[in-house]
Amino acid sequence: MGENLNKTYNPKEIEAKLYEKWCESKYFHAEVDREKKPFTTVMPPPNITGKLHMGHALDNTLQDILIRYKRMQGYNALWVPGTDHAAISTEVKVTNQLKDEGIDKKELGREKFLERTWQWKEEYAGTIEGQLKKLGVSCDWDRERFTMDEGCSKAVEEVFIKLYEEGYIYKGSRIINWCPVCKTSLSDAEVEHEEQDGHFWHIKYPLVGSDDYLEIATTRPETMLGDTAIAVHPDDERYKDIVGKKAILPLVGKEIPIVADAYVDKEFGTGAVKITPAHDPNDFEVGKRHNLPEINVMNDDATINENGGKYAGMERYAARELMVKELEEQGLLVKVVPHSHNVGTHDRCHTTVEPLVKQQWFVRMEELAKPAIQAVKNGELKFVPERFDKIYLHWLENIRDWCISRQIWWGHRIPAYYCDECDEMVVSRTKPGVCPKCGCTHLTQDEDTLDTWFSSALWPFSVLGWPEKTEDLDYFYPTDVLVTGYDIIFFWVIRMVFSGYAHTGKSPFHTVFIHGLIRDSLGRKMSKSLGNGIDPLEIIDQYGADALRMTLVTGNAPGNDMRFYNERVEASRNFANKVWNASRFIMMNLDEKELTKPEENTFRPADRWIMSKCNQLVKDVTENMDKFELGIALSKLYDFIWDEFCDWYIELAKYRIYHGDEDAQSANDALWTLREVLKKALKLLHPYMPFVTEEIYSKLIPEEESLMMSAWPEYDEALSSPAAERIVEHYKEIIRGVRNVRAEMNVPNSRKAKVYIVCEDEELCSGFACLSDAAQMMAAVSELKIQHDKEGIAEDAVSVVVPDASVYLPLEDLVDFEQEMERLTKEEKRLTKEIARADGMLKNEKFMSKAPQAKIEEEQKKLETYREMMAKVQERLEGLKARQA
RNA sequence: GGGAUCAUAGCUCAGCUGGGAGAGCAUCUGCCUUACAAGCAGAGGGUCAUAGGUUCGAGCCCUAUUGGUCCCACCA
Repeated sequence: MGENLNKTYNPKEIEAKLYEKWCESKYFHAEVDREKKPFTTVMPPPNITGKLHMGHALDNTLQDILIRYKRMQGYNALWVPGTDHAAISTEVKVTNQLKDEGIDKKELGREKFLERTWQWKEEYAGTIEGQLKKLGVSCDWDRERFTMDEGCSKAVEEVFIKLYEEGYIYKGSRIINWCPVCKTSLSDAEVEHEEQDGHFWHIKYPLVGSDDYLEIATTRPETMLGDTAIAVHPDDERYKDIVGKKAILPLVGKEIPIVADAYVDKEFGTGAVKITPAHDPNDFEVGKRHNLPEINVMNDDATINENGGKYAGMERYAARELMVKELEEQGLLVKVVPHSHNVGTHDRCHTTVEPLVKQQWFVRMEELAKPAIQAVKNGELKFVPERFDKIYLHWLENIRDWCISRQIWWGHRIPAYYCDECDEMVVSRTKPGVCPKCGCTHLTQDEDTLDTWFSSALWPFSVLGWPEKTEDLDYFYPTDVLVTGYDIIFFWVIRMVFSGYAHTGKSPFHTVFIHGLIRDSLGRKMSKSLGNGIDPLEIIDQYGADALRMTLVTGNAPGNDMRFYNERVEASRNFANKVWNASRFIMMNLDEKELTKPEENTFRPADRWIMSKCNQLVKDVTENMDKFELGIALSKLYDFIWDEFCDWYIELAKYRIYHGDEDAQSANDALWTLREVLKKALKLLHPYMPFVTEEIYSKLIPEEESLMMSAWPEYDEALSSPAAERIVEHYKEIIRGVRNVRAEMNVPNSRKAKVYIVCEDEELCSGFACLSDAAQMMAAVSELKIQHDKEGIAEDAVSVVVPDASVYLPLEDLVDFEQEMERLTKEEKRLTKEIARADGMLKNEKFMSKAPQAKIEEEQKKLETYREMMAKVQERLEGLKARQA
């Protein structure tokens, strides 16, 4: 016991060592244990596209706090880590990497490309694992998973086939979002809408058999090439006569029908809309209703295809420019109006997506969404904070079919096979030997892969062994809490929930704990393009993992964004150092001493007070953590440790410790209490700051195996001591009062002063007596006299008025009367205000008749105290005035 | 267009079920007091966005307004 610690806390010396110890001891590992209750969470798998950013640090810190807390509470805590293959994102990264090497992806071929991507995965998954370890996360590395590993792939296959057989997955030709750069389809969730400045081109569509024309406005003139109709509202008087007639499509020269459809808004634009079923989601629907042909005019790279006649081969915007010019030349362009509108872009590459009709695979969502909606409505699934319920429900209630096929290579290949001869399709786990229709033996697998979220949707149960009926699944599933950012509720949370119900009959977790985004010091999102990202590893390197973790939790309410800047980390680092030094002080003084637990009757008020306060802290922190109020819990810990424990209790105990030779019992009791309270505080703090707490604990309590595996403290009513709290709180006021007087009168600490406390309350007096020695060190008091009356106190002694007592400092020669008058006048003003407030409340008949009795009594008590204090202040003031006169 | 959210000290933010306005940082004044100068003791600084309402009592609940942020949405 009592090994020396360095003067300042150096995280680098201990973090790696401790993490290694935890890993080696298998503390993070969980196995099925029917004797214990499980607590399970799965890590939102980071994408293997790169390094971890601050958002990951936050996400994983929160999870680690919860899992460490539950583990200490005796739960069989399992946290499953892993990474996500991140289909499109990774494919883009690898493609670019190849491009830099002068290698073309297509030329390389699918197989070689996949090999290369697996290499990439190995490298980045390793990097990510290393980063998470630096952060101190206590996840079960023995269970690390990857969305494309064998088990997850099996789950994907199983789900695909099951949903296909049940009719929830279908292949169809529908309008989808197409990224011309990535050359793949996208789901609605992957499209980001951004406001862009564009134009409205008003174009004349001549009517067949008439000199008249229809004026039509469009934001995308190039899609004219695929127009197959013009629509007007059925009730629009202006166009009643021309419905059923035909118009000539300019530049193309083709005749197209004029149809009536309620989709058209009479009030907007000219009330007549060009219909391009192959390139607009709404037009697609209109087209279906009126049996219009779908003419796709674009290639996969968004150049105009052969259907575009002479514009074929042109890039979409070049074609637009040329067409507008030609329209103008032909006198068909009425006007161009600036118009800002929402343009869909690919969330990964920010290319403007092109809606087009393609054969794709879809998941029919309406039925599947129902249990997921119910789950939140009936409380089976809760969001913290609750407001995210609405976002979740709104999305699910308006859900559209999910486009799951992607035209890329990196991902789970769709288990569908086509007969080379007759094109018959077979969905199967293994490649069929013969075509069931024509008997041909040549079948080719679908080229497409699945949306990356298809596999992550199964994550909570696929990582536990599903579709096998494993022990793990039976015991750990459903999981308990999912921690994630609000930005992926649509992508991920929703899909996990409906998948959980569809495949396991249960919600995959009962609580979703949502956090916000980490922003830079100016409140901007951290992004590569702005170059304002902060690397969590650099922060750890500079300040330590505990400081980073604390910064990410401090002063943040669930679901809210936070700004990150170094001053905040410094404050956290300082706190870690404070804990370190308080511990150092205690251990230096413990030295080799064998402490004995104090007898009930030897405890001093200070000991009881800090034990009582600490006991209350246990209760508060536990309650806050159960409600996911981690920021509040941590700030209570901070205040307790820094203010109550360090600034008061340690100071109160110092005299007793330094004078152990005079009263060994008292020194023992103080040290015992210090160690006891520190021990509890370390436990409570451990989930937040695992490294510094574990290191201290191992030195403080070397006989115990580990702090992280020790038991969470429990609230003990017997430790609660309102009497001791009252004594110490009063005593604190006295010390503050004396310090104030000394400071205001510029009395140096070297000049010690005698202090009298006049108090009639027996309990307080005997309490103060037990604390009197501390005053010497805390307020430069030479002697503290506690008495019932003013006997022996000089008339002109400086007085400080505190609740239930008066304090006198006989400093007659040092008093600056002006300053003393000023101080007392200030005090008089404050008391006048307080008295007016309390008196006003008590004179208010409505308050007296309606407020709770306890509140009334509280106010009465306060008023009484204030009045007593006021009387003393005024007496003192008059004394001074008399003396001056 | 719908929805969410925010507005509290110079800055960044807490304020949990309505009951005497808080923290960190910054500023100022003293202190190298034998755990810690990454520290100690203090001080200054706020019409809790605006206007109403509910209540004995509102930073907190309700309504409206202003300003900011975000999400969703097929007005071509």
